[in-house]
Amino acid sequence: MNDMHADDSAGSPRRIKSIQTASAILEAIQYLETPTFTDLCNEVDISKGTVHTYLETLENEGFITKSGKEYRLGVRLVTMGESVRNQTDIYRAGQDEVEKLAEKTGEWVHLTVECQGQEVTLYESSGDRAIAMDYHLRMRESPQYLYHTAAGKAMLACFDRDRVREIVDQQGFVQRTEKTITDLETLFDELDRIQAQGYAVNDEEEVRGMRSVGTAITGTDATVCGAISVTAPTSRLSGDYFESEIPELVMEAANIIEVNLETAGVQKPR
Amino acid sequence: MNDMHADDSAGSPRRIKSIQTASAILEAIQYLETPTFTDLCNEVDISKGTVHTYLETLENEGFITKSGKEYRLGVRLVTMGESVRNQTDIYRAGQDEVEKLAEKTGEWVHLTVECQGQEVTLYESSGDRAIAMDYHLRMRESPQYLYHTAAGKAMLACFDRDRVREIVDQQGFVQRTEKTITDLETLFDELDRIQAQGYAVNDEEEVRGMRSVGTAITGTDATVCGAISVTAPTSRLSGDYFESEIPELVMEAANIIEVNLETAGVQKPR
DNA sequence: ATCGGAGTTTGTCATATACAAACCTATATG
DNA sequence: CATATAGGTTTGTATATGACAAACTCCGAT
Repeated sequence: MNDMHADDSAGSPRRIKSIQTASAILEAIQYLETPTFTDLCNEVDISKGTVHTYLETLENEGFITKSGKEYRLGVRLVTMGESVRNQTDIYRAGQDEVEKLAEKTGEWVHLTVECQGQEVTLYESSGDRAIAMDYHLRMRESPQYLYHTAAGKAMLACFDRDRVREIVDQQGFVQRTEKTITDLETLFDELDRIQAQGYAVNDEEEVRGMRSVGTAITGTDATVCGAISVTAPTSRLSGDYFESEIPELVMEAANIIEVNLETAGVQKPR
Repeated sequence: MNDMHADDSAGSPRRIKSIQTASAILEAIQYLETPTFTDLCNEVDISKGTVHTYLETLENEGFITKSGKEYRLGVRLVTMGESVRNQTDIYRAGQDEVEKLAEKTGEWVHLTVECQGQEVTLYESSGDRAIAMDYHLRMRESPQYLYHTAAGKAMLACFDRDRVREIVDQQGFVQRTEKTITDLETLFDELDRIQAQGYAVNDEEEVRGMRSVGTAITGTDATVCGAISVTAPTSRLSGDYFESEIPELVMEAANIIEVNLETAGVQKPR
């Protein structure tokens, strides 16, 4: 047996290598947007012939489409994604509240969940004052670091600190603005504060000029199901409105979602 | 070499078997909603051990999640699906028009594309009179047969008849109501009529009590990019409104989307 | 006409995969 | 309380499968 089992997993868990490869290719396509065959070969470091076979298979299965020379993710994923959303209790329990909150505040509202140590947006809604930003596209299109956002930090605050350490160790700190949290010490302090006050704020830590207020949505057994947040420009989100009114609204919404989850949700969250 | 190359593909195109298997498992999970390990084993006819390894891998890659004993599709798919949508020109070009049409008519409006001979919903919007129906969930969550819907038939009408025959041969006719088209003859007649009048109707062919009006959205070179449709109960969708007003509105919307596609769309549709 | 880059096909060997069977681990059953 | 049984996981192993390299085709540029 080969001794270069560089697999992170000590010992047993067998994996299907081809799926990992396929996953990497899909990720590359998503990342490169509309790559050509050669783009992909450069990105993934697998022999041309093999990449070809993978693309052929993935296209045949509907995971990708080729238009002309360009590959892109296939619409089968839209269907699957939609299906996931509708099966996710927190989406069903929270959609209405997100819309209401967006209407009340007039700003962007996000409903997110944690997945593999990152934050995934399940649903978003914008009020009439919400500004159009590519930012929101990015939010929806790719997972974010939990410590970058209000909702993310709110979820982290509910986690066991060891788990937080683990997540951060694995991902490292990526600095997005000069206010981004970039060390464990500061993060832990922040999480303590969040835990104490019941909600988290994000003060230009991810995007300059933008603030958010978020709070976790928890299940009966105190497990984190997700989080909800309001995002707006600093000009509009400041003073008492930022420090008390909005947090109040956000926590109220989270609370209602929690109740919805408990009453309707026969099965476990997520 | 083994001579039982039962592969439908004559001769060459090599495929990665593991991806096909993984795809089948994902499909089974989507279909069964929240299957347990054994449910899946029964569904897919692969040895227990192997299924285990696949699930392990798929979970590790974020394609599925295990909550308790239940497997379900993972939120990574939400992100990917969203990414696909936003890269799809017709979605960007058509979203606004769909919303406007929903507002004008007060009913359900769908923006769909063809994928592997089936119809996939890219976006939908409901007006204030639109009835809540599980039907719409199904529309969004899984591909539909093209000959079942107004939008689908509108797209079929633009295809080469050989292609239509091919699609139908492969999928067969599934009867949903007593009005569903169930033979090629009738379908071809219908497609001719659609081609002549510029739009398609669906008169309780998919769901009893529901009618729709749809039309194709085509690119510069007459290629089909997708379709748009309005759906409402027969009670509201009848007479002149059904036969002329709504078709007019639908075709107008399609037209605007086509213009958007041409002006904004630097790259090819889909 | 010729070249070169991009993409596809094929032969081949190492190895990843799928099976079977053994092995755990909870939950039901006598 | 012991035992059975179903649900789930791990392991050894033969063989089908994937990955590479190199040959090949196609198309646009020079």
